[in-house]
Amino acid sequence: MRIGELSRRVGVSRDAIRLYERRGLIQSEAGEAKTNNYRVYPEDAVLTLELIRDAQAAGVTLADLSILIGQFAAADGEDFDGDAFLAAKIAEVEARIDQSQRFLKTLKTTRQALKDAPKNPA
Amino acid sequence: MRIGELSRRVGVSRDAIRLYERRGLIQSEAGEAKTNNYRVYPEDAVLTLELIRDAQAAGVTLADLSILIGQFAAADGEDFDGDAFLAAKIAEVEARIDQSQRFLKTLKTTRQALKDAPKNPA
DNA sequence: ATAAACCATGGACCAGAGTCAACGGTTATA
DNA sequence: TATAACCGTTGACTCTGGTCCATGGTTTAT
Repeated sequence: MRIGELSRRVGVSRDAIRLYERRGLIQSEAGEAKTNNYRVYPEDAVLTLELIRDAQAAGVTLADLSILIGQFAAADGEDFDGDAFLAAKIAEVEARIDQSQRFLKTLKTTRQALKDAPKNPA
Repeated sequence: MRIGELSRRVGVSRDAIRLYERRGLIQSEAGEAKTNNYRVYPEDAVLTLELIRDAQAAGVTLADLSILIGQFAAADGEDFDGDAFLAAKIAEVEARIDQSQRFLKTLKTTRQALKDAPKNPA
């Protein structure tokens, strides 16, 4: 499919998709025997974009994602330890989830307190 | 306590603390009968900073935080609905947690797959 | 065949959340 | 009393993750 359809289907702007592609997070079948130079994406690009979206919500940067999605190819260190990298990211995401849950609890408590003692009581 | 100690205790830079103060997220007892103009923070500034940190991990912006922390004072709309605002933020944070957990699962699966089929087998 | 809709590239611009440096005043310590 | 360590302000700068625009080529629908 072309970029417009992909954009519509996933709800990510064309510009953002092109940015991801420049960053190596997604690939299109470029050129080949095409007269134009339109990007053509495979079906699973939808899944990739959804993965990127989840990852960003989890606080992972595009740079880290390019390492993860690129099968660690983007990590040029010869002695790059994929498992250690994954373990680190897992720990980071888990920590963020914990913090988010703590904050969520605060929000809910605040909301309840507001309900119990409204500013403008009836 | 002064900004340096607060910074050390919470692990947030002095510059960041000053930024939060300008944004109304934290208050110091300014001036009074002081010869200098050093900021002096109450003990619970530590908790406030920790709350800010959690909120940021949850993806909440400083602008939203200033509304929340400022007891909605920063929201100037006369008909500002505090409960609706809280409900919206709660929904956002919950959504982000869900996405983070989905991504976390992917990371763990990837790690396991890597373990089962290492690049450089022994 | 012509207009509408689509696509590409490059570069400028933006917001959020800081960081950093320069300069000068204050406090604490050797 | 030096001198280090601290604090304040201002303004410039950074990084991330985009958006917007201008210009020009390609497809699609009428």
